[in-house]
Amino acid sequence: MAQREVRRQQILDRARDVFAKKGYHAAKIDDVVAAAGVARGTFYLYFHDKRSIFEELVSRFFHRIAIAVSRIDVDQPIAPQITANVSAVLDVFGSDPGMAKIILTDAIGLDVEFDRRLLAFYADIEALLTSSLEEGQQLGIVHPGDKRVLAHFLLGGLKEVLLQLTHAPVPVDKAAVVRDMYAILSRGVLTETPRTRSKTAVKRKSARS
Amino acid sequence: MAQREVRRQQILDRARDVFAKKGYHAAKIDDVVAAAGVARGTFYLYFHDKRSIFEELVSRFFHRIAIAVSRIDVDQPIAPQITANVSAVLDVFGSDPGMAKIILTDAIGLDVEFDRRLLAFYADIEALLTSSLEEGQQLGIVHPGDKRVLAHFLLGGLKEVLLQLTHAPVPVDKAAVVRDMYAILSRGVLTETPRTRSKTAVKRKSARS
Amino acid sequence: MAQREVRRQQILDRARDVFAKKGYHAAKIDDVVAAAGVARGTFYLYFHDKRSIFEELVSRFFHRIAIAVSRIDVDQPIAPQITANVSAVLDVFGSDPGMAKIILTDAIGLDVEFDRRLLAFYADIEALLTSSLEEGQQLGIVHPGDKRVLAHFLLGGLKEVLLQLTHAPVPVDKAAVVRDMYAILSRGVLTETPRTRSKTAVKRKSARS
Amino acid sequence: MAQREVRRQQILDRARDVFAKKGYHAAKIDDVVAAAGVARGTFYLYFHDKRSIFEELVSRFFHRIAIAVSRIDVDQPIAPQITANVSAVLDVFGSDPGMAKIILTDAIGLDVEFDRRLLAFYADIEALLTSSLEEGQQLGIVHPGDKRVLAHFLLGGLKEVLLQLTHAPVPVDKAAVVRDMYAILSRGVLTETPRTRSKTAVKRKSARS
DNA sequence: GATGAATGAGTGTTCATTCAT
DNA sequence: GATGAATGAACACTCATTCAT
Repeated sequence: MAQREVRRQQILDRARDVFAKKGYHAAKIDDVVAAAGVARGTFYLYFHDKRSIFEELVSRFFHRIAIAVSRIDVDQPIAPQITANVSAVLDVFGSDPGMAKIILTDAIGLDVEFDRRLLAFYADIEALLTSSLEEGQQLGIVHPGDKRVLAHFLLGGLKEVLLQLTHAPVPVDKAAVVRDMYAILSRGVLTETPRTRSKTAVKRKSARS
Repeated sequence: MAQREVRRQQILDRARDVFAKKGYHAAKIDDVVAAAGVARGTFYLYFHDKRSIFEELVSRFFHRIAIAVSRIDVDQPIAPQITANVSAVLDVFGSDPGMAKIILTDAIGLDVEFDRRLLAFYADIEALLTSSLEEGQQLGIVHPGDKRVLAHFLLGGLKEVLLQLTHAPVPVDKAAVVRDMYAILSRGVLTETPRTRSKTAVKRKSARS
Repeated sequence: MAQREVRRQQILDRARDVFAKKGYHAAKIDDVVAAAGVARGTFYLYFHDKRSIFEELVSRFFHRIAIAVSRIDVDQPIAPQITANVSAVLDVFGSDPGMAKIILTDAIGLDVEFDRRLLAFYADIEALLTSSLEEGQQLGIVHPGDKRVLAHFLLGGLKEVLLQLTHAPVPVDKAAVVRDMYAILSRGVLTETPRTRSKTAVKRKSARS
Repeated sequence: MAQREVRRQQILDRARDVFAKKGYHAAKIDDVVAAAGVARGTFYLYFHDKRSIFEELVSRFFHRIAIAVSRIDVDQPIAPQITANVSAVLDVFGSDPGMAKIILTDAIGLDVEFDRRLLAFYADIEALLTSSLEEGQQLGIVHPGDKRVLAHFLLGGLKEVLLQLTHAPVPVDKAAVVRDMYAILSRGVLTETPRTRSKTAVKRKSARS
């Protein structure tokens, strides 16, 4: 049986709770094993050390995000794709508030190596976003401007909203949040005429290739 | 003479460097006193403990930001005020990249009490922003929508851009960054007709009061 | 069937390899069971604990040495008996370099109880040697002197040479080593006239007393 | 004041006692600090880690031995030089029975790196001895034979006698021990005609060069 | 005031041994 | 018997803080 995986997951889950509650440094291995209801040594049967379980939590969560979002297809209407993605990300964060808190507050500052990986992940997302924006600019559906500044601004805005949502004492109307964010995004970076977009896009696209 | 203050400032400055370079947890008191060129015990003559010097650094920096920004006067043209404020914040962060790094990456996750204060500060800023946005909405110069979501989004976007600017290996064109951010902001949250704003504003304002 | 004994021996053999390679403390039970290809728990089915398997290895090896050497018969020519014994000991050590290494480097310093036993074994050998030397002195074929110092010196010399032989990167000419050691021994402790030994011995003895 | 050195020495001395009594592995830092009457942390103010204090003890002791022995001058009478050296080594060991026990029983098997250094030290001594023996053989005052075997044998014999002396419950007549060892040595490796040695030596020496 | 030696609670990790399956 | 997951005592080492000089 996949007993091993069950145990592993149990420890991961409890560790997530502890990390979320106390933060990486204040979370002690003792807290984790107490929460998981296992002996100290058992922890080390499943994870190499404290940092590695934290890393695993983080990378698993990032993976969930990565598979939740779809690449924007510029030949299809943009708006629903963006809102769907934002909504999906909100769902992932909402489904695991513990990890959300960890990712958004604790994830930086552990050690140089870990930070490097984390920043690399964000850099990937940002690169994705940047290239999408660039494509959008070439298609004329995104306002001009430094695409990296745009990308950072959007990413930062999203992260902060996610953080506040996660911390929110009362449940929030997710759909309204998505709508509001999209409104800023749409007015802020997209040009006025999305209607004629798809045709033009096809043309330009074939022209480019 | 304010010898005491000089010494204190010297330690603060070096501590900032150390915190910026290593992060709060990896920064040891030893590193700080070594950098400051004082004895271990001397540190405790000026600061109660490690956390308190960090807190002081953070709150001083927040203070600098607070005095750098001016409240938006809706009777005056909005755009230059916003860009001036954003520019001022960029200047403050740019003038002290060490503190910028600390604020933007390390400041959360130390301990519950510290986090509370920090979040309170951000909450203040956010409240300011929220009330400005609300006022703007009432004046019809800000698009409708949940003003807290707006506030978080804008704040988050600003923070992320600041972080990237601080980390940027190459110097960036600050004016261009301000322009790009203002463009998003202006198109994203402001309505189309800022021209007629001031009069209407006066009217509505007087109507309200 | 002696299945049990086969298994036991298999573990013993692999444990010896591991102890020889890593030394007692650095050798982990995990290493031993991995080398033996059995489960952790199985080890404890055959041996009470880590120390006891080590003890068994050591005492078995000592036993092999003990049965390899013959007591010196002073009524027979001495030289070939000594060289035969030295050669036999060299053979035993040579046949099991792993145990040789263990005995000669690791065997002391584990814990008080183990050390006591080990020292007791060496004390036995030394007593044997001492009594042989004493007999030899009485027969006049061994130079006078403190027989315990003699015994220790010879034993220590032998041990060191064995150690070096075991560690030697290149194969050594065992016969030559035996010859060289015997030469020192013979010249160093035996008197000049082994041929006429028994008679002369009696004479000298009466002369001395 | 050399307060620091005093403290350091105090810890070294107590550590030596503890290592001698319990052996390296059974000796805990707690035992050392308890014996030294200092706090746990104080230990680490003076020594980098457990191994390094052990290393320092060992290398200091080796240094004491190294400066206690004089190189044999073949143009001078050999016997007194050898006995003086043996006697000096006996004195060093006798003056510090704790270190003697450590060196002679514990020093091997800690870790690969430490063993390497230790064996290198012994290799140096052995090289010294080997070259002395070779010189002696060329001068005709040392019997032929593999000089490394000779060297190991002598060294091993000496080590064992030292160990037994150190462990001896009753005080021993050091002079007698030296005499007995020299007797074996002299008869065992030196040729019969030390009388004509010095002249011949000078001649052969000049002849060689 | 300044110093830096001393402190000791705290923590991650190891590993011999046990025991339910 | 065999297994290997679980255990938890033990230990080296860290570092913020104190205090005698």
